[in-house]
Amino acid sequence: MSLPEQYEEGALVAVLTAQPLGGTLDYRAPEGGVATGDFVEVPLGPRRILGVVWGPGEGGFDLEKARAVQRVLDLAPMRAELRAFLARAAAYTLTPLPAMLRLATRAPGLADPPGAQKVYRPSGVAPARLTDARARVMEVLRAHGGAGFGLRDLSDLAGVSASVIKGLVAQGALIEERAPRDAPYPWLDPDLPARALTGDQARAAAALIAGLRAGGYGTTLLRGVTGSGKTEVYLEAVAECLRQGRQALVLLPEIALTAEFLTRVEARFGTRPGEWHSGVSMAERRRLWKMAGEGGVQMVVGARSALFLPFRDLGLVVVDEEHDSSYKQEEGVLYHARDMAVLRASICGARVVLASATPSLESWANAEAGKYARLDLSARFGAAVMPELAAIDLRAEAMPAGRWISPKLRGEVAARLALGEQALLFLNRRGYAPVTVCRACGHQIGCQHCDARMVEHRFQNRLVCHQCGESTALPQACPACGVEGRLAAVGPGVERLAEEAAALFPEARIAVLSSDLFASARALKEQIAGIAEGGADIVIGTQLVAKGHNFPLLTLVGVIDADLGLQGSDLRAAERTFQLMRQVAGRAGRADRPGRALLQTHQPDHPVIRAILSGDEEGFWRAEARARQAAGVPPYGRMAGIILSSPDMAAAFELGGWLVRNDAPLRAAGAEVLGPAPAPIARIRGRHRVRLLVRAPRGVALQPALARWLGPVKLPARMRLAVDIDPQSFY
DNA sequence: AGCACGCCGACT
DNA sequence: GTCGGCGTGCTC
Repeated sequence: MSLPEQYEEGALVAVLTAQPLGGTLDYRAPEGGVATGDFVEVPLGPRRILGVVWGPGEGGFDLEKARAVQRVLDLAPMRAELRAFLARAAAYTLTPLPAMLRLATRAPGLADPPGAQKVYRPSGVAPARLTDARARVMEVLRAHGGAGFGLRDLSDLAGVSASVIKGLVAQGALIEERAPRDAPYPWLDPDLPARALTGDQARAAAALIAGLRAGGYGTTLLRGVTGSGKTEVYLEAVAECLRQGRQALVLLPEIALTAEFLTRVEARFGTRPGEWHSGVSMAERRRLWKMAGEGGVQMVVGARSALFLPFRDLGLVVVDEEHDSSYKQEEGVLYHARDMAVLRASICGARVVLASATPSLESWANAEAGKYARLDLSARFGAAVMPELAAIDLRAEAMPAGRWISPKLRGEVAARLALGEQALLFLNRRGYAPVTVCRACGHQIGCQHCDARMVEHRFQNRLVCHQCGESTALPQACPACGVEGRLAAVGPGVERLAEEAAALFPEARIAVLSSDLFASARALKEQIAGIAEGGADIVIGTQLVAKGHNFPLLTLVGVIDADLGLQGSDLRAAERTFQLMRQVAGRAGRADRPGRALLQTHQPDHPVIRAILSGDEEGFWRAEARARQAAGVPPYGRMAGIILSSPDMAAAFELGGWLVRNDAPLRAAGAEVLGPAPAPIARIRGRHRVRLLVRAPRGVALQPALARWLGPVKLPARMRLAVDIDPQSFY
């Protein structure tokens, strides 16, 4: 880059802010000058906001209006690597740069002066009068192991006002002290003894370490069946990265998985790494954000947004369970964390490890094409073997209406219970019943604001919309015809399945694992730990159970409806079902007991069901790759979704139609547009959603064509347009 | 995103 | 008569 980096006082500089204004704003450099990458505070209207010096001013507006940068903040300047990453990610996802900066500055109080902060911790003295509010405060502190909290965080977490905390201080139950703000994280020691690795693991770890020593960018797909010890392997890569003095980032798909992972890191490196996700306190976020930039944290474990931290020297990014669909951000900035991890690493010269038992077809294809290296861990750790898989043909089973556990599955569960082993019944549906129908008039109760049906949650005695979260009390009378007492639950959810299991196995202890049944990640973790120790005989769960939790006593997995994900014409239906079924089946038989997985299905001859049962993963990927190649769809073709949303359905369709009629820029580039059609969920929160689908052969420069096509469009009032590059699900 | 301005319904 | 609802427009 030949652009000047340093600007004298009075020079016009472009400052990127997080305001949704499309681009940068021009300001005059302050006394002392500024440099590209400096974090600055600038005036905007009546406010002062955070920005980053992006380059020379662009002019093109009334220069008289240019105001001066207020001050340069005491923060590590944003490195060229991160600036380039934000710019390229913005161009790739067709997101305005300010929105990318917002992702990269998601920490509070960055403009605050550094200094000491008051923190509160328990003194050991019990509060004199333990009111509800006081008990909540003490519980929060206890749950976090006596760590000090800022006033704001503590009151937020406990749901009390600051005066409750001050009151506890006055009583002597809490100690108020000054703690230095934003201290570096404790040192992780990569040279503590590692767990002994098997031959397979040692070879894979050595290959990853060799890659790190070679330096520069490179991506490796680390494939290993459930229980094969992928984590041990990539932790050795983290160790090498730390020895080199560089920073490592491990992305996990779910907050619920971080607690278990953190203890493993502590066991390996002696202490805990930095943690970054929505559940982390504001003070901690600020500390981690600053320490990432100053090199005061060696390793970060986090959710996808951790990719946007201002690392000083990122050397390794691990994307664990890389196939997991939660890596795709589906609101706001639409990006796929796996792809962005590869992008950032390629810019900053870091290594990437994509770990999964069931890789995404994208990663599998990239490995096949030689773009990624590939390492396979074939054996399961210790004596455990992959469970035996079989189908239960529901067409041949006598299934009474309103019953979902077949006689055959019931017999298998009973056999496990007799042995004192655990059984898991898997159903990927939260709640009691997905549909509530009126037997008098046939009306199905839907959400007022969305185009989705209300799902009965009997434990809470409510109907809940899984789209917008809206809930209503369970009505007695049909909202359409007013007839009372004729509403009926149709179809199964985990709660209903639990009811059936309780009736079939009255003596068994049944645990239901569903994300909506737990108030906190901690409560969920406790439940999972209890089950792992044998606290339940039958576990009934949604896809939550498919993700990485170990249940050593579990020897039987019964999939209630293996056909569920195969319905619809979604591009990834087969891939997702295959992954989910393999993951769930892998829960069975981890310890030294052989496991069994039974899939209840109406179509045992369906190619996907057969592939799951045969365990021929390579065969499945090859067949799926061929089918996608023939259809010209990702990863062998390019796609983008356009979602138009407006309170006015006709206006959304009208604009959609106009866009399709005026698609010359797309056609000139070799792309085509399909639609407009109602989006898969045609109405969310009262906004009607219309979808267009853009398809192009691989190799077409899709984003520039989309920009030429959509750039000139003036959106009518209250219309929103979102571009989803590489959409994950659609019809 | 904020925060102003501005134009129409129920209150002291 | 005003308080306040949120639609529209502006910020270097």
